[in-house]
Amino acid sequence: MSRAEQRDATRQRIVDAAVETFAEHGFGASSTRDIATRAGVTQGLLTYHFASKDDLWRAAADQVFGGLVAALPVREPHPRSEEGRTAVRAAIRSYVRFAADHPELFHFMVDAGRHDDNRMRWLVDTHLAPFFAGLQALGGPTRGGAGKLAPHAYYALAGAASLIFAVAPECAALTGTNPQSSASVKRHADLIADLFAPE
Amino acid sequence: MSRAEQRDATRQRIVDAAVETFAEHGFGASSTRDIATRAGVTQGLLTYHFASKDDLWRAAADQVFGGLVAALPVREPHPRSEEGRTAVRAAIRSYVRFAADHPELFHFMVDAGRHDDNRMRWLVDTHLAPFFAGLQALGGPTRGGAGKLAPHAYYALAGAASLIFAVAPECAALTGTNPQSSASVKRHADLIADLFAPE
DNA sequence: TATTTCCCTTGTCAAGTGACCAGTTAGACT
DNA sequence: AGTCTAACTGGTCACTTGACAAGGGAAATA
Repeated sequence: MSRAEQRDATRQRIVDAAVETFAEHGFGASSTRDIATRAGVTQGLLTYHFASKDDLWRAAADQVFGGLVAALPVREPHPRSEEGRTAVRAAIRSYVRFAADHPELFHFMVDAGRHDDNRMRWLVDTHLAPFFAGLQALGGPTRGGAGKLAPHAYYALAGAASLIFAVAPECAALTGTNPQSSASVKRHADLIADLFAPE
Repeated sequence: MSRAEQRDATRQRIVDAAVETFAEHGFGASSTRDIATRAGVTQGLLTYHFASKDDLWRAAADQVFGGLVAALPVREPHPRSEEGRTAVRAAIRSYVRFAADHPELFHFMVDAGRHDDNRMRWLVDTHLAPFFAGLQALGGPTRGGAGKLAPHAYYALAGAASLIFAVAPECAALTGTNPQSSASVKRHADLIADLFAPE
């Protein structure tokens, strides 16, 4: 393996481990040693590839949000037409599926968004604002509301679609069924689509 | 002030500080020293009143969930009647208002629910399961679905109602408006009620 | 008043934290 | 081949962590 390939592969292993660890425990409760162990490298190597824990966190966030925009290809707006509605429903369903496969997105959002610090500012400026602007340009998943309602609908949708998967262990303990099973994901996607964009 | 009163007042100050700190940073990233400082006491006093950090966390969770059940008085079921629907809408609106006033509830749920450990088990057994059973007995906020759908609807509602307030600093930075303003809370309550229990 | 109780303070402990650094080794250039 | 470069290791640093222990001092009790 060439040196560049080796470097990229190692960095990728570290970032993957960081995504998991940050999502499971949050930024403050994750140690660089735990991340290194999970990635199968030494802690020293971690600080070699990433200048600081914050730097690693940003790389992990890049990976998570990159996966989101890849999973939700930007479409042309279909204002109020019949195909527009089914397109919105399809977009909502793929968002639910992404939330089920990658609850890390939700955890990064909640973990960073709850207090006003550098990480939150960075996440808003770098990922959330562009993504949100793209949603608004698309018309958004609002249900009959005007543009001003969009933020509320956005957070309502994100929460409704993601929470059950973000607390999957709790949901399993509470209800006895694993929400990440394909049948459960499908049922949740149906529910969310019916709620936010009824046929 | 009598000795018992003093004791209770001090414990209450510590629990209040713990609720804030755990909600802001999560369990693992909260230090008992930060909590003690916020409560205006020494760290040693904290370990005197609460045997361990886990013990303090349970006391804080008791306070948060106690506030929830106090804010949502249990009602008689109104199956499918007209008053039943408006009662459900009213319950949803007070839940949204509680989520706006006490985003700690959501943070405790998400922080504990994301991995299968003792705290999650305790939260499910002690608070979530009884609360959820009460909701199901009430008929639940499902929209035309049968009983089997209840878990999905429950998590969808909880997420839709709470997320915007749980990440209020992020929402403010992203959209420029404070979601916890009374006008914003009212608008969100309207949206959630319309989504989950349309008139 | 004398004594006991118990809320509370200060100080300390081992374990863990992120960052850093001198060495080592193997791929890449000349 | 010989030199250089950069990925990687092991170890160390000051600092924070939760828990604990010895003692003070005021309220409760006798």
